[in-house]
Amino acid sequence: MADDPWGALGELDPTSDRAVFRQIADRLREAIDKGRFKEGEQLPSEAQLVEHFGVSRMTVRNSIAVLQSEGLVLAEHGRGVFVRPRPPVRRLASDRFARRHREAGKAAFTVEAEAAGGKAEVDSLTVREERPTQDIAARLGGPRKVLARRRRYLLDGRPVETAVSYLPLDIASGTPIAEPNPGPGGIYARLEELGHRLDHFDEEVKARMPTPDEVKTLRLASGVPVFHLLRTAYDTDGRAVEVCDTVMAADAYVLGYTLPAN
Amino acid sequence: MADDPWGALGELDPTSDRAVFRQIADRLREAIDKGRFKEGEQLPSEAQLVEHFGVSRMTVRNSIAVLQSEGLVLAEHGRGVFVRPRPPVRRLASDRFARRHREAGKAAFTVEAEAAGGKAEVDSLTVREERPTQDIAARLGGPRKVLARRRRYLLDGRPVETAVSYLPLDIASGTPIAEPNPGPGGIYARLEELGHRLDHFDEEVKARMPTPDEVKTLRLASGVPVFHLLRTAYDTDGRAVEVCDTVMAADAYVLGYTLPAN
DNA sequence: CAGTGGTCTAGACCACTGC
DNA sequence: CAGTGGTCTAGACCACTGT
Repeated sequence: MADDPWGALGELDPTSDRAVFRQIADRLREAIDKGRFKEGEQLPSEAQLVEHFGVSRMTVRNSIAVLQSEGLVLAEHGRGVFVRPRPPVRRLASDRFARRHREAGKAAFTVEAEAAGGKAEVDSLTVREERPTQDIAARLGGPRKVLARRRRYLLDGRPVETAVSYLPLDIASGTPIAEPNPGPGGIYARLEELGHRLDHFDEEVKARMPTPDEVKTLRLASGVPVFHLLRTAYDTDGRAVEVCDTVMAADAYVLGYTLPAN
Repeated sequence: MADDPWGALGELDPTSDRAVFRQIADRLREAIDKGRFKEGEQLPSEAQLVEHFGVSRMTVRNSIAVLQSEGLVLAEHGRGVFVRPRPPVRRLASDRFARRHREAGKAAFTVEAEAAGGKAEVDSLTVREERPTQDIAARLGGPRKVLARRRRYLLDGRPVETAVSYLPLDIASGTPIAEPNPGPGGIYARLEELGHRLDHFDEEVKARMPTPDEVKTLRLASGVPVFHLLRTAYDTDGRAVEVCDTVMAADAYVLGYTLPAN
């Protein structure tokens, strides 16, 4: 053992109750945490770990699966296993839907992305009428049909967020909101022009593991959860005028909120 | 195959490129989504799935591992694999630190838990002086030492949240804040009595997979991410008087925020 | 091509649960 | 006790990457 290059990984404790594959995962995790393997760096290959620890390949693979599910490492077929680099995160502020931003004529996503020096793209946009789910309908005051605007946002080429906006037909039908490109400032600017002055938004935040569909659409690595946001926009009459259902790659975002103290 | 009780699971497509264990996971996921296996219900045993699909046990186990990492099922040693019941969630409102709640004399966690009909407990509370991390220090304006209050919250016996509050020593030292039990209304009530009238809180929300420590402390099932909150409290002089570092079981919470439109 | 990870088999023994 | 999932072995063949 002393003459292999992975001495820093230590040895197993055969007297321990802890499963061998967990012990190996522990050793690798420690080595990563202590910086012996840095971001983006390659871990020893499966064959090398089999040799070093004197176990079967499946045991080594199990230990790597643990680290993958923790989001610590990324296995690339034919290349190796690498310490997962932390992607740059976008910080979303509480005031991201403030009117002054809207009046600058750009949508929230674009403004923020460019402020952070990134390139924003919108992709796979579809607009159509739908029958809402019971939950969406309830939030919008019970319309039978709604306009659904689906899109995916990319930051520097990486898909990071999908969003669906639902609006009651009586508000959106026949307006620029029903067009793929609603014009400068996005649909919120159009809503205000239509007389629905926005008062506030209620946002519900959940976090969970992605569905297989979401893994595909957002190209998520294993061990990356998603934020699931449900945001309802209210006008000054107290009417819910839009519900936005958003799924975001959680490794790409920090959500920022301001809470009142009184 | 037609005479086994799992006909609803369908068969594999041998011409598909999709790995067998993924196809099996797909079939099981569909069956769960369509309600053929309900919450808390038991899935076919590994042996039965081996029989039904005509594959080896490791292949079946791999497919179940997929569902576990998605948070869909829960394996219990010696009992079986079960559809994971959705635990009741606690909804946290944006006004949870409003003064009127504080003045009722109870801490935020207790008030909300009891409002939801649950039993709240606080556990493993330690209070001590520490040298802050660089990040915490920066948020508090750079003190060399801080008071750290660590605790764990349980709801109906289930640990759902750990929290550490950091306060500059010049504010907290020698006050009830440095006591394990700070008295009615919690440390925010004490801060206000000490002349630090609270103005607002900034809250940063991240979601990620838990560390092994967090899995243990919060007794997390696999496939359950955590919310990681960093909340800074500011007094009316604009001074940061507390930073609270909170880790919450994401399957137990929905975070609610109100965003201004202007 | 050699080296990597991805999938799969056919066993073995163990630990836990519930009757 | 029988039945369940947990761990582990020692192979095999495949698909992908880079030289």
